[in-house]
Amino acid sequence: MPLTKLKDIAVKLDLSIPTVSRALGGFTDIAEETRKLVTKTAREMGYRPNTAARDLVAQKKPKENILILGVPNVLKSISLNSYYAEIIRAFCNIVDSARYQLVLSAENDTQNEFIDYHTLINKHSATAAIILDIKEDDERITVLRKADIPFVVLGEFEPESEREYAVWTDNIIGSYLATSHLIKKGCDRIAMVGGLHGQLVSMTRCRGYRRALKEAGIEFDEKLMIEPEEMDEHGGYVALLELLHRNIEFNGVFCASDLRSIGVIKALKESGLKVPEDVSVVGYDDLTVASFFDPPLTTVRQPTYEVGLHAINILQKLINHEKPEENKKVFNPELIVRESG
Amino acid sequence: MPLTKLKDIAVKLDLSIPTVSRALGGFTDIAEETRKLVTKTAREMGYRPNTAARDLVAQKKPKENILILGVPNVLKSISLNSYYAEIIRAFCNIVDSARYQLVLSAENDTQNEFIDYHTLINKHSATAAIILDIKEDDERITVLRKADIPFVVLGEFEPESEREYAVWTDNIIGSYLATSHLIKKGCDRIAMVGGLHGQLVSMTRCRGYRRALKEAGIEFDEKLMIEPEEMDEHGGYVALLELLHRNIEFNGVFCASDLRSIGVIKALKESGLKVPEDVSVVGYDDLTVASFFDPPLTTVRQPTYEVGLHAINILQKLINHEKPEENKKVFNPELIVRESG
DNA sequence: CCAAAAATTTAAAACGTTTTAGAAAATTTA
DNA sequence: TAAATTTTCTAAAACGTTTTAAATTTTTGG
Repeated sequence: MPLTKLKDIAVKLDLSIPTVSRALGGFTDIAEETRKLVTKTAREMGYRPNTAARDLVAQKKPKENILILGVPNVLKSISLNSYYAEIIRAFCNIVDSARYQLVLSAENDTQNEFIDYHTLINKHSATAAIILDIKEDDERITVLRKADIPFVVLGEFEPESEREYAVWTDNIIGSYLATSHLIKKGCDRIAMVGGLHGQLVSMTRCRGYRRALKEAGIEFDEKLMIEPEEMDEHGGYVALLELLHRNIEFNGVFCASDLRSIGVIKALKESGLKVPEDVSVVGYDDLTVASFFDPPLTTVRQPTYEVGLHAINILQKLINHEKPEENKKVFNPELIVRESG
Repeated sequence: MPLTKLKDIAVKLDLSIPTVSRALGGFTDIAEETRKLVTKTAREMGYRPNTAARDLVAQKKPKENILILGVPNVLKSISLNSYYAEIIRAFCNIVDSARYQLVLSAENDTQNEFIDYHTLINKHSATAAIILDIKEDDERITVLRKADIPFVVLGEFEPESEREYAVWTDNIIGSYLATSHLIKKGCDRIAMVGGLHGQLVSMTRCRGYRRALKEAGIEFDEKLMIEPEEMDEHGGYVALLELLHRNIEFNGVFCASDLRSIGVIKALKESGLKVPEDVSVVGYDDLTVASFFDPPLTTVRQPTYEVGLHAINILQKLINHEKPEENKKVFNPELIVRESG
């Protein structure tokens, strides 16, 4: 069952190919009668235009309208972390309105990510790329630079040319705010349940935590630091059990995400400890569920919407071949005080 | 800055176009020396193949490898509902492994969805489509049928040809299980916090609820039925306040999703009612957070993984031009009893 | 009824790549 | 050294569409 093409329709109706093409394209130099006949026949024969041929002749700098959104294990991140969900949702809007096509790269951060990303980029010839979840010496950057595709990093990153952009929320300030708040509340033995080991965000958040401690004259204690292997509620739960197991005193916990807070609080309750009376807990992200939890979570909110909006502005300018003003924009997080800490 | 093409490289190196093409393609009939020279020059000149031309000659039945995943307001759904997240994550794997391209359609369910979906389908000439969140007389079905693209509906749907498939989890059984459980626990005044008005799922879940009531000889009371406008925690919260406002007696609540349960429980607690002592609550979905909540949520779990796997099997067969066995597969949900009800 | 104008149609070229079949050059063999 | 073989390269055709410029047909006006 070979696909119907213009020629088939042309032969059948004893017309020329261009006539068929123009009839379907709605050009005015085609007799109304012909046009109707052609469209009818095209439908009957199940004609669908060959986009490759069309794009080729249109000299479309291959797929002018593609945006690549790269998150290692995209959807895992989405379902676990509403921060990404917010950002991505914002992108969906631009895609929607401007008829762009958003290609999600289901990158695998395990092995040869480089190969995959390379193929991806070359296969799609994207207009621009968006990178979430940046790592140190991220290979995606190398690929994009080589392919000369402009990109926006949503995370801590130093742009090195005018084709490179970065937008993020200061993580040192965020974790500093959280930790300082615990200290102000009277906590002097503050544990930190961090993010995944090796991630840039985790490292930065740890720095803010240590800065706050230092400023308050509290010594950093290695034993109060835990980096769980899972990034969800269970990770937090297990982390707290491990902390209890270490048999070390603490009266505050700073978690690098609300999901972990939720697990931590469950573990505390189960151990007979009261939140915030015995142990204060502060999280990060301000998930929707945070205010519905018991106790409602004190947490750090990032201006997700603004970050997304800014990134989108940059992208839109890139697409329209205008020049975005700033290559780098850093937003400030905000402490949301509720009852958990 | 016109894009570099094979010809440019050929001219520069005084070679023929096919030689350059084959050198880059890694064919063995090209001298090693030539190959190196060509690849080096190509890199230097920033050559990127024109996919349109390539696909055209490859006679790729336009974009053989595209899967369209349509969810009205995709990412909204994703962030709010981990059921979709699970399903979509499963798709990401197939995409990953088979080098398919997943195009997310950011459909807008407001106005002219038909137009949008039509454009989408024709623009991409997809191999297959996946439809989540089916509505009655869903126009996407019409479009897909016309374009003769095979599709898999993840939801209650009757396939009408061998190009149509459906996989879902029985919602009547699920809500029946939930409601019966509440009845067994001694509840005789059971409220239902439903889904969005008009959605197929909501209607079916309501039917299961009513069936359980009827079987137990409890009369259905219109006043115990609430359909909140928001589909998140806040929707549940508001719904329960409304229920209290109606000043009507109740000792159990069945929620069409865990998110709503969470909001409902918060509102109950704030009103001084104890869960489950005063009011039992049962939700739906078994979100990860459900077991971490206080009290841990009794809920209905759908075999998300199996549903996704089944859909993927169908897709894979469609792609390989094999014939999937069944056109329709219905899974059974399971009641997870925890402490909220 | 003819010339001019308008409406409709079409032939040919182009888009950038890959493939096929064979030519040219280099190497080996007799 | 000529023939045979192998290696390396290329000319030409093809993929399905759109565009341009021109050809054909129809209509209009005198």
